[in-house]
Amino acid sequence: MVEPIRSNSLAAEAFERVTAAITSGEFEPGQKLSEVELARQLGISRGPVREALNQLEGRLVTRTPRVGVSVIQFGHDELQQLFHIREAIEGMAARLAAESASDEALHAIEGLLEQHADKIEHSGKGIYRQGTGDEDFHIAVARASKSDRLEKLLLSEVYFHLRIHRLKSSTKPGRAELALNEHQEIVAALLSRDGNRAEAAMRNHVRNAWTSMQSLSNGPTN
Amino acid sequence: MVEPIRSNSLAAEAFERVTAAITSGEFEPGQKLSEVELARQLGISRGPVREALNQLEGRLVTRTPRVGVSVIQFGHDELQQLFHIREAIEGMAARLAAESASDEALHAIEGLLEQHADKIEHSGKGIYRQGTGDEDFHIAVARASKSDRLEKLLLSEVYFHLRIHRLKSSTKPGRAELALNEHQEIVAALLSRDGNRAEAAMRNHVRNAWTSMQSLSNGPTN
DNA sequence: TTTCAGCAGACTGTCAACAGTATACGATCT
DNA sequence: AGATCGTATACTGTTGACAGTCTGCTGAAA
Repeated sequence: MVEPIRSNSLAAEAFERVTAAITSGEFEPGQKLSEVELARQLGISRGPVREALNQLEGRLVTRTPRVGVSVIQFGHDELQQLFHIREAIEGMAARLAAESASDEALHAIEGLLEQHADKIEHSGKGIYRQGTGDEDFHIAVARASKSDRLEKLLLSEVYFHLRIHRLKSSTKPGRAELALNEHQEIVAALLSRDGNRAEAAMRNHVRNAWTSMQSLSNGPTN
Repeated sequence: MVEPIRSNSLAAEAFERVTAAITSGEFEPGQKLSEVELARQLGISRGPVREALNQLEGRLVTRTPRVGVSVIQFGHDELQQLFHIREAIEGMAARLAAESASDEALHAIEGLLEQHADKIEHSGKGIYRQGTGDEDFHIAVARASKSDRLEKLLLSEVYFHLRIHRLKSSTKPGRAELALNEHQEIVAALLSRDGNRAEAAMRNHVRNAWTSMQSLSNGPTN
């Protein structure tokens, strides 16, 4: 069995690079991005760069006609909107997963959870890098929903944005353990094949994540 | 007060034209679209056409590397996925609208509904062009949610696709009246400012629309 | 000192052309 | 006759260049 040769198009490559640069914080929110400058840095022409920026339009960058593109600015209000969408979509994903996922898929998610539990226990005070394990879990649930479109939507519209925010937000102490508990409740609901319960559990989890994040950023101001 | 001069970019114009051509049925599902041919027909260069097709990627067309783009094929399964997404998003939109829309916005929606009622009564057997009034209503609710992102998502990811399907699907007899009843229940829920009730009513409505559509397309086969 | 007109620079939107690849058709071999 | 190989054509991915527009600075006038 040989690997298929797929030479990524330059546009796709540029998309990856720019995404990485933004999510890693190399490009700060609000910063203006020049097409020619990016093309020069990537060593390619403006065409592919332009395509990549178009695909990021509305996701990680905003474009103003005849002015250019700049890295998206994320306010509190927009973040809340994002979490509302996340609650709706992931809730539905959990429902569908409970109703029609294969047993193997659900057990795989269960296994994922045990890994997380180990990780939390082993890392001293329960401070473990959230956003890696957590994201894996949620993506696995979305995939288990057997709805390609739902999964794609979640990835492209929600998690894409959240990455840019995860940089400047640390995790609230103790949140990891609570999240794990909520994850376990979700898995239990999935295994019981109860769509209503799964959706409720997932939505509760997303809402808690939001309030946790909110109380964290509002903390110093109170 | 003067109108702002906005000369649509050629790319945006091409986007509109191609969208119209596909939704009007001029381009059939599965048909391959040539960039040069489109550019020739529109009288512009390939660049803007290419941008337009990129924006339609995953929405109305599918692109295969080094082969080209073709109009999306819509199967039963994908349509169901779409309605699941619609149920989730519109349900959340209704909830948010009930919780935080202005009184004016809600009354405007109420007024919209009365127009629909008149339309149904006046058009003989209750056969009125669904998809126009219905779409207006749902968009109004989404707008009342005060979540730009939610509204944009609904427009770009759901209604965009549904347009292509509305062509070949007629409305089930009597569905218009039932839809109106459900709409009225939604409005009542909105006015009562009960988020749970509004979400439940909206989701019920979307589910009914789906089963109605489904029974219609499956009818001859049974 | 403040304001406005003019200019320079840079940038986006657009175009035409080039290179590499996939598809279709015809010729050749079995 | 059927299958395989080679060729021709058309198309996408990419490039570099051009025109129009916006931004920021300079300088002059009030």
